[in-house]
Amino acid sequence: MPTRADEQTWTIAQVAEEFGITHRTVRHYEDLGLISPERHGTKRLYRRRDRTRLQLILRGKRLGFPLDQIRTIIDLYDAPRGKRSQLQYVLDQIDDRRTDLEQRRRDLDDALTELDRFEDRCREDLARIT
Amino acid sequence: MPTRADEQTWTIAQVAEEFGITHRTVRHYEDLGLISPERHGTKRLYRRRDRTRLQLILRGKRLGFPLDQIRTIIDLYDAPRGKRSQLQYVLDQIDDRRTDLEQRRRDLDDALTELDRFEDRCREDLARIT
DNA sequence: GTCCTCCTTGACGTTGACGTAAACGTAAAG
DNA sequence: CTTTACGTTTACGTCAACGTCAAGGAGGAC
Repeated sequence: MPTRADEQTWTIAQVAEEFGITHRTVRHYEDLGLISPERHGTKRLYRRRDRTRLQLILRGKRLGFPLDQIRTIIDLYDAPRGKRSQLQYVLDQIDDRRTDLEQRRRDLDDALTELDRFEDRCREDLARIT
Repeated sequence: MPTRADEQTWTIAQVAEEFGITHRTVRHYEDLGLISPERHGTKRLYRRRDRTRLQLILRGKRLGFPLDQIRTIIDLYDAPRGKRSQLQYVLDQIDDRRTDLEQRRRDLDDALTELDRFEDRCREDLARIT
């Protein structure tokens, strides 16, 4: 892994601030195994990799996934793919995940379509009143 | 409203079964004011309108919205639009809502794009192994 | 009648996702 | 050296979204 020790690091307060969450939330994600920052003595050190994972976590949350499901998802990106069987497993997981995401996109598109039609009706009403 | 009394109705067990949820969940939604079925004496009677709202609720849940937010959303579709100011309020709400949904769609598209790229990498690995 | 089944209203329990407060370590600033 | 600003663990609190009894009503089947 190209993780140089001299790479930039952040404290828990800095990442919390940057992502608009509390340090308690960051630690909660660590408790659940979603991130595992290095320690410098007793203090946590966050690197680019941890921030990437945090990005993924927060996007997963915006999409309404529970945290344990988010963990299995982002862990998938780091899963071993050396053996053929391992690769096949990862590919299967990718498929499951895509099915889920595409269902959500259908729901989302439906919701947006309905919203548009509703807006049209409202605008017609408005024209009638004016 | 064209709600005829002879229209088809369902019991709580029937709607629960049909939507794949428990009667407790249905009642919970009623407690929060998301649906308000008629009563025939003491028993609940669900009509088409209630089932439509249930559809919307469950889709909202699949999209990760909290229940109280779902309520304000589906209530919007029944909000009064007689006066000009009321209509304008509804149109503003529609805009807020669309902004939210479009953000979610961006997140969703990003997630799907990343997933596709990851699958490509995995398939390359697989080809290399084979 | 009396089962049986489905319905009702409480009310307490549980799980996820944190908030919050206590009690303490540490390292630079004055 | 003490203060101040962070950091740490441990632990209990909270809120949403239900689950899970408990105790009982109402109407058909027999």
